[in-house]
Formats: sequence, C-alpha cells, structure tokens
Amino acid sequence: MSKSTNTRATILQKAFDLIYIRGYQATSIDDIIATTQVTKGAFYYHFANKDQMGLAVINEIILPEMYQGFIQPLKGSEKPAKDIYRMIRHILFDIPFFKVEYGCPLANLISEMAPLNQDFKLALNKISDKCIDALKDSFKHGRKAGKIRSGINEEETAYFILSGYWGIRNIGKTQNTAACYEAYLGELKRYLKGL
Amino acid sequence: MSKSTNTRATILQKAFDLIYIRGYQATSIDDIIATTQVTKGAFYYHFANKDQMGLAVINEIILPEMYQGFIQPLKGSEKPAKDIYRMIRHILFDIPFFKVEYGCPLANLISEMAPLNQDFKLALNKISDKCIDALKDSFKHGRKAGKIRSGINEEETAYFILSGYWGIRNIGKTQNTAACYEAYLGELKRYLKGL
DNA sequence: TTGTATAAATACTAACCAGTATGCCATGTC
DNA sequence: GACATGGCATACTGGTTAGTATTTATACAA
Repeated sequence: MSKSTNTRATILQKAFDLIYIRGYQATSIDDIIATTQVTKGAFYYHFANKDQMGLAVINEIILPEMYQGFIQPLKGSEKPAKDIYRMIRHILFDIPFFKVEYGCPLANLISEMAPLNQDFKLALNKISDKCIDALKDSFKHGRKAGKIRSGINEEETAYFILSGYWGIRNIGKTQNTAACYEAYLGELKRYLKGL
Repeated sequence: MSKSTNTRATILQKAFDLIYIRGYQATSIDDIIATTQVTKGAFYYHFANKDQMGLAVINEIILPEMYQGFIQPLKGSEKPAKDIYRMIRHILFDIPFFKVEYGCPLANLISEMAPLNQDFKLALNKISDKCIDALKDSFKHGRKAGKIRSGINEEETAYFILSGYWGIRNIGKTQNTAACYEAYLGELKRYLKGL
C-alpha cells in the first residue's frame, strides 16, 4: 500500500471509529484529523468534502463489514434457521466491529442520516437491501433442502428478522449489559424453529 | 394555561418537532427560537441549558405519547396477540406523532444519545422498560385468560416484539413507502398467533 | 402607587465548524 | 539539473453554536 493510499485508509478507519460512537454530525473533521495526526490539507486532498468522506465510510468500511458479518455466512445455506441464529449470535457477541453499547453501525447511520441526506439514504438502503436479499436467498435454499416450510413468505420473514436484529441492537444501547441479547436470542431460536 | 406555561410548552413542542426530524445534536437552540418566535432570553429562563430542555422533551412529550400509543392499549388486555398486533399496526399507520420517514422518536433518540449522555440514556431506558413491562403484563393476563400458551417466556417474548417494532421503524426510514411495514406486519401476525 | 418577583427581550462572547488559499517538498521525467 | 506533479502542511475565513450579561416589561401584592 502506497503512503497516499495508507493516509486515505487511516482517515476512513478513524472516521468510522468516531462516527460509530458519536454519530456522523457530531464528528467534526477537526476531530478526525486530530486523532489521526493527518492534516486538513491531506483530508481535503483525499475527499472533496465531509459528505464524500461519509459516503466512502459507508461503501468502503461498513458495506464490506456487513457483507462479511451478515451476508456471507448465509451464502448457500441449506439450514437457514440454524445459520441465521448462529450468524446473529456471532455478530452480537463475537465481532469486535460491533459493540453492545454502540449498536449496529449501519442501523445507527440510517437512524441519523436517512431523513437528512438522500445520498446517504441510497447508499445505506443498498446495504440493507443486500441483507434482506441474503435472508430471502437462504429461505429459498432451505426450502429446496426441505428444511423450511413451503408456506413461508420469504419477503415478510426477511423483514421480520432484520427488524428484530436492528431493534435489539438499539435496546442494547440503553442497557449496560448484554442480557437483553440473550432474551432476544432465546425467542429468536424458538421462532426460527417454527419456520 | 398561564402565558409562561404556554411559552414553555411551545418551546418543548417545537423542539420535539425539530429533534424528531433532524436529531438532537443537529437541532440548535437558534433553530428552535427562530421557528417559535420565542427569544433566547425566554428559552434560558425556562431551561438551564440545552440538555435540560432535551430531557424535558423526553419526559414531557415522548413519554406521554409512548404511554398513550404503546402502553395504554395493552393495559388489561386478555387477548395480547390480537391487541399487540392492533397497537403496532395503529402506531405504524395511523398516529401522526409517528411518521414512516422519520421513524420512532424514542428509538431515534436512543440511537443518537444513549452512548453520549448518561442522563438521556437513563430517561430513555425508563421509557423502553415501561414498554417491555406493558408487553410482559399483557402476556400474564393473556395466560390467565387461556389465550397464551403457558410455556411462553415473557421476558424473551417482550424483548423480541419490541425489537421487531423498533427495527422496522428503522427500515422504514431508508425506504420511501410503507410497504415494508406491511411485510413486517404479515409475519408479525403469523408469529403472534403461535404464542 | 410603589415595590418586587416573574418573565422575557437584546446584544454580546468565545469556541467550534466546514471549507479555502497558498505554500512546500519529495519524487520522477525529460 | 530544470521542472512538473502528487501529496501534503499551515494559516486563515465566514458562519454557526451554546451560553451569558444586562436591560426591560409585566403582574400583582402591600
């Protein structure tokens, strides 16, 4: 990685870290450059403005991370119920990218920015659509393999599951423990068995 | 209502309107006083600082509204499955306090402020706990009335349902239509029947 | 009528913010 | 060795922010 590419990557990573905790609007460019030792000149050499940087964070940090954590684990799954449960439990407890007290980076940004910025909204919507599609595909595979009832409505079930995941991430932010995660997972397991 | 009380109420209502759309941090005091015709002197006469005003919005606007929309409709319910479905559908489609493109005011504030401000976190957590309790109480009543299976885990089910509701509010913010609400409600109905 | 607390109006400040203007320097090319 | 370009560094600007200091109006009791 060239030095220039490295500077850009450093900015994006640190920007993500701050945005994840404080939110996009509350994260100033001065904050980012202060904690990266990168100067303002460097920042504006790599990004036309703050919003372009924000979009780059979405597309180059959040998208790949969501792909790896949420979408990839469901690829080609023949036992969706089992794999969805595992994937969600894994995201909630094991991945350092996601922390209890800070919620889901994607859900956070949607909550903050979707009503304010059309470009953000589209970029974020693209990722959440991918999550919905991953769930739907897993149901299709599971049905072929005879592990999922044929009466299931894939669209409805996908929205229902993604909703639950994002909602519990938000509940987690108000509580200091991950106990609510266990409660949610308990009922999720029972629900998934009924599919 | 005295003139002073009215000034205070006007500030809180307008502050809520702006915070609901833009978020707390993105709503400036200048914004609030500009749209209310109230002066800065009046604002700081009624509130010590911005955060105290924010807490008043939570306790005096959001709490009563959540009580009326979410908690009250479940009070003494003997058919929780039916009443929960009705309540959520009603909130999603009929109450002007809640709009598709702006999500749930409570969930929004949790998402933005819980990691940043302990006082906000506590005030918000209090309300979400009340929602959880309302759900749990409805299960207890429903069980007595023989409308809910006895094997149900009240805590787990309550968290599962509140999660789904908050999650779909967030998904709604990324989409321009309420179609995702219908998808969610379809599966929610099926899920609730199984309780 | 006058005094006093309440309620609000006005003008200000210091800090912070996104973005710009300009200069500098290392590296490769001719 | 001149020179052009990529990759920054520094200092600045105009606008916005939460909050304050001071003054003024209103209400009502003595």
